[in-house]
Amino acid sequence: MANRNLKENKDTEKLILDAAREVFIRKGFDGARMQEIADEAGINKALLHYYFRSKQKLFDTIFLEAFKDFWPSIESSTNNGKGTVKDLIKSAVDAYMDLLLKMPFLPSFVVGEINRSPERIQELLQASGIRPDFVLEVIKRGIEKREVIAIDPRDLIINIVGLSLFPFISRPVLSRMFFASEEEYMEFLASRRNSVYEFVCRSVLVEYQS
Amino acid sequence: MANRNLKENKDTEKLILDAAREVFIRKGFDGARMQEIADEAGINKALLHYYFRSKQKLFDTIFLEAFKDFWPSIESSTNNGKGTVKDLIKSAVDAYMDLLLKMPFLPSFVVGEINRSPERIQELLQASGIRPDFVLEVIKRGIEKREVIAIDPRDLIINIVGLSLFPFISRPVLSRMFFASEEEYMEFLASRRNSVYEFVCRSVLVEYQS
DNA sequence: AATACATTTGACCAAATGGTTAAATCAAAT
DNA sequence: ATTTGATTTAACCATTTGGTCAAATGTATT
Repeated sequence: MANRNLKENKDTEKLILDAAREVFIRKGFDGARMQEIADEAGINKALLHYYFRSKQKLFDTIFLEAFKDFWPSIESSTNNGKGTVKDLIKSAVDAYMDLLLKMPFLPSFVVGEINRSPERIQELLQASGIRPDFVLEVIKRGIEKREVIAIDPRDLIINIVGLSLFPFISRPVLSRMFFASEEEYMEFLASRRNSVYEFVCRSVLVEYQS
Repeated sequence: MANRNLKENKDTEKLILDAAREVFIRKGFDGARMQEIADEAGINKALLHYYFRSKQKLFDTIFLEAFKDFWPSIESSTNNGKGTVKDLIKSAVDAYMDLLLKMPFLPSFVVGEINRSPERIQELLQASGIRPDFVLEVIKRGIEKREVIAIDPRDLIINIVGLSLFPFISRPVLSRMFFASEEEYMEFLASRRNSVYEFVCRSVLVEYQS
């Protein structure tokens, strides 16, 4: 029985999720309208409630998915704790650039919604399975090995992530403040793949110091 | 006639603005309710519309004010283009720290709302009178004087601002990811006044290089 | 063909929300 | 005391919005 049903089922569900992602990311939870999601998916509004019981449930699905997208990239770049910090920096910056050039509005969406209901972060961190310990460990070993200067590992991570994310989070302002067009700004963002990498290396790698 | 009226007038207006700022910053435009603002101000809802004709008008007032708060601090730290880049870095980081320790939710509010309606940035930049040229000029001269390594001035500015703002923008996530309590995170943020300063100096100042 | 089951839809509802209005209140000027 | 003008309020309105439901439409199994 289920063969055709299952296929159609998946199709419709994906249709809804794609539409919901689009609308939620653009407008946020409060700004998003179930009707708009239905229109975007080309289906009836009641069908949304058939697949996902409420706006909140639908949103949660989208949001967890978006949240998960953030960290794994950097996680996988630690080579199970064996790699150098230099490699870690390169992999992390690259991973974020790859991710964000594809999904430029992911950061401001996630940040904005987390700020809207910060009480749910605990469960989110748990549900997403994010574990920053690996990265912290790599940095600690790098410091012991004198590859990296003495620095709070948390500072270093936050700096790397911040330098990567911030130009995307503040894209609308920055592009108009410092650039002639969106295209020019996109070029600039792409060039930061190297400039951020070097900026960080110069600051924390022993081999770059006197 | 106007003496008492004027005073009451100003009082009520300030009451409304304070309440509106509170609610808008916490919930954003879409999430904010006129009723909640009225309650927070301890007045009637219709009075909001008497002072500010619409939700949009009230919001615009709050938002322009918030937007203005962002840049002037760094502007004034350039000493009319005479100072060193080293001083600029210190002043900028300090200025942002001072601002953000007082108003931690300003960045995510501004960033979120700008993202909601990016088409209005042009007029915002104009209305706020923000002019980044001063800062760019100081950096350019710093490069000519061999105080600073060869770097795109826009990269440097964006890095400084990003390193300062990002930990506040992502505060809810970062504090739970890397710290045991909010208090511990606040201490960490305060300590970044120095660590960010040094992080940047090591990376771009010639005197810190080999 | 008939049954059983999941899927889809149009019509509808109750609550919330931004906004309006006419009346009431109040302080100052005459 | 009365008038005048701004300020404040309670009651109300139109619209929007998330959500429901019974009926309709498939689709596979018997």
